[in-house]
Amino acid sequence: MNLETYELKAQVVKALAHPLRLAICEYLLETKEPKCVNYIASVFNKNQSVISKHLSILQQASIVKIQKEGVFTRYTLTQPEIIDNLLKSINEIVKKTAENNIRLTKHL
Amino acid sequence: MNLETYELKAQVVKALAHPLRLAICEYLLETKEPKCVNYIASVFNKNQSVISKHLSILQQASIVKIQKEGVFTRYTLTQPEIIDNLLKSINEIVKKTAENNIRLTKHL
DNA sequence: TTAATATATTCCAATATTAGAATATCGTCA
DNA sequence: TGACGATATTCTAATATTGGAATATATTAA
Repeated sequence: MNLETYELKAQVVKALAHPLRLAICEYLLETKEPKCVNYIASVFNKNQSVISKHLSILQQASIVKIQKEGVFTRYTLTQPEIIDNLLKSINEIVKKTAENNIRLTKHL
Repeated sequence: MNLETYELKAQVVKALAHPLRLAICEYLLETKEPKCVNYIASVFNKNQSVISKHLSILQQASIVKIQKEGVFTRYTLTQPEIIDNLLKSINEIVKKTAENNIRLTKHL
């Protein structure tokens, strides 16, 4: 597989490589309902422009899509099932790593 | 879920958020055999220190683990099945996005 | 011990990412 | 039209990431 393909993949991964963006994705996965910027900003108690920019990064990576309704721009996951799987894989890695660390430190 | 948990998850995602590191992971997944630094460097035609550093980043995220044999440090995936799933999810997102772009541009 | 080889680390300059404030844009309604 | 609210964008300073050269460390063999 050529490097350009990995560039594409890395763009997607980079879009997810931020705690807040992961949290937003998980939130959108749970609620299923499209949410507007200010609402998400209030949920995470963050600056509006910060959330807007993070959502824009997720959108550029095709992880979320928008639907405009009047003044509102509502965001949802583009491929909820795939993102669900992806987030689960990440959880598993973190979990197994933590379990392994506990196992290793038991002998101290 | 609290922000600290997302920090942990983001660390794992960040470790994968680089084309070369994705390529290395996919390579290690395919070969299954532990590979040493210089060999991987030759496969990707990259500087030894660059590969060593990328592997170190993957190791810190518990994505790869090492086994030392004499002068060699051989790297393998810690959780091949999980990484396989994760890489597949990423592929799916890229694929579906590309398909969608083709579909959209057909009407031009 | 010395040489040779594999790997890790340090150093540096270039580039990318980030948050938050300020500002701009866009849609709605009086 | 003009004001208002929602969102996007710009600007800036701080911080993080990156590649490559140079250097350090560690293991093996002569």
